[in-house]
Amino acid sequence: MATVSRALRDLPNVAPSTRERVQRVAQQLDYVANPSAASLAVGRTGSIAAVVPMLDSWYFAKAVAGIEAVLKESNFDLLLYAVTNERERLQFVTGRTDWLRRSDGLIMFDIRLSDDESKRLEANGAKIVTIGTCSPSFPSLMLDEVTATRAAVDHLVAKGHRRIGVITGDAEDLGYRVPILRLEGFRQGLEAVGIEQDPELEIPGGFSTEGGREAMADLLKLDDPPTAVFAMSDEMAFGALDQMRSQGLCAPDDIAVVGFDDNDVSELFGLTTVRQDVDTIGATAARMILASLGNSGSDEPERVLSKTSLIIRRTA
Amino acid sequence: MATVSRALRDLPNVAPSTRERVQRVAQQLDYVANPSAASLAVGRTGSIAAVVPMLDSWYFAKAVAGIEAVLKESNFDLLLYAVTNERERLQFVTGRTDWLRRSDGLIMFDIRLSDDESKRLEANGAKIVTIGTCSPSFPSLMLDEVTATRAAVDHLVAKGHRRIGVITGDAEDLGYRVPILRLEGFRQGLEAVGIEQDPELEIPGGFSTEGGREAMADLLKLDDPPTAVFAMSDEMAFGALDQMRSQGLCAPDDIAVVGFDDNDVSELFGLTTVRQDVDTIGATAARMILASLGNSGSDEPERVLSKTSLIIRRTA
DNA sequence: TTGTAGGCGTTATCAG
DNA sequence: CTGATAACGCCTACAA
Repeated sequence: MATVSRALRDLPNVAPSTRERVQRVAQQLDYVANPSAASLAVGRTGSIAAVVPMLDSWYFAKAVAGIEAVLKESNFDLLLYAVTNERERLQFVTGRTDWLRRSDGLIMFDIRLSDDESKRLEANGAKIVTIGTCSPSFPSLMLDEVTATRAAVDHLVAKGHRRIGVITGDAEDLGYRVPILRLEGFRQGLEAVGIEQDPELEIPGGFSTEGGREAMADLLKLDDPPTAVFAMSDEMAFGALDQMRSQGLCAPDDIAVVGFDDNDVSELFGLTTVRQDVDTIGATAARMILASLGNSGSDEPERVLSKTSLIIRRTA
Repeated sequence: MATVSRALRDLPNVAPSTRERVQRVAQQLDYVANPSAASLAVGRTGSIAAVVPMLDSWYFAKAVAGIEAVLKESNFDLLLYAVTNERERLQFVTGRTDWLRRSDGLIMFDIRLSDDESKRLEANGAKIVTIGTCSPSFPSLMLDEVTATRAAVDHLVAKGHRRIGVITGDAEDLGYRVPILRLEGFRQGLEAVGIEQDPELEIPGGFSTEGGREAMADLLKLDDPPTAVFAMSDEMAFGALDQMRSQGLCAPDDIAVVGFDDNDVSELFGLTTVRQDVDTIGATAARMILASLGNSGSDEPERVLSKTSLIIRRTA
């Protein structure tokens, strides 16, 4: 048995002839080692988990694709979880923490983690890389959301807009960091030029096209609608633009629109937007988690900042 | 040990007081059963795998989201694999068939499976549901791709188009069924009205926006460009439209465009397209695989057909 | 270079 | 209702 195990895993100390024979027979029998048994024996699973707040959005699909590509190179499998509301978040973080033993490491996208929860997980041996949020215990990969958003707002302000709406994240406040930080950037941008923020102009859009559509509809119903709108994702911006179109309005003439992401189709819409480098974000996160498997994790967790840039097109 | 095991899994034959004590202590210790050990013991893993040809496309992101949602209800985890070329396909199907023991079942999207390979996998105890393709051994969920595509082509023909281009799947022929079937529907549509198909008008677009852009550019360079174009996905249609726009052309006046999918933003583009019910496809597949875990699989594999419909908007 | 034995953490069986 | 005990299939010493 030991020899077979070694032969199959290309370990040394096996006679070439034996190795060849073993591999041939294994092939004939379609033999594949049972990963559960192997995990049990070695204490590693050979898979990495990723948690996202939603799967069907351009950003997360792209990011997960980047992760998968890197993991494949290292022969790691990918476990995917979606945590879409607070109940699921709690369940994931403090309840059925199955993933803790099912995977060797976790990539956590923009999901809130209190310091307590962080410590708890760390104590239980969790290896985590957070994206969008940061935790005291784990390495993280972030954007400077506030600055990125300010670029968008400053641009609108420079164009002379004083009454600016914002289409935010989800309706129920899940405490996701990213929308919160973007909102902060938005508010800062207004404050900087002495514009008083009007709560009426902050409408949730759930990060979906449909949500963006509805949010813009609400904005247009206002007695004093905004002359410009910042949407926290391009997908919501698309929805907003569609709503405008269906009411015969046009960007930027009637209302200027700025998005966030630089989606594949944003160029087609001529959407002015804040570009983030999604392609590399997933890959980088995957490399970070793989790297963190090696070291003990006792050193100061790494902080990586990904770049953003304002892409000015036609809608603002 | 046995009692603890029973208590934690809510099995009968445990005194209420004992159960409560066990659960309390488990909670205090952050104890979570090791899934590898459990898998080894019971022979089931509690996870389902999904393989897709690409992750960063609207269709697959949506479909995977649907799968995840259903699996979560049944406490199954999701393993995600991408198989993007023939090398990876072979590796996945005949090489490192790790997933076979790592998961209890596999949902396979539009990935070729020869009859031999099917039999082989079946013999090795694989539980599979195929989407987009069908295999003699496994249940499958499909569209009537040919008919769906014909609807698009017939529409263009009815509008008087005689010279129709098509933006197909990938350049390297991976043998993926869906693009092949759609191409067949396309050709049938032309034949039906006696139009001779011109190979020059069949350009690969790799199912990406960028690919669609390039494909349309090629089409426009032709001595005798088409007056209408059918793209096998909305994303490619978006790219095509963008290319037209950048050359000052407009749909449908200069070239009519029809897509396939009915993407979230297609309405905004006014894209005429073949709608498929992506939302339910993933969920249905997940239910099918879960159902197939129960029965022996000896009976005739189930065939489910999902509906499509032509949505006529402005581009054609 | 090969083979033997113990253990990884569960679950299931069976005796108390 | 509870507690021993033998799998589950593999890996890692260590012995041959």
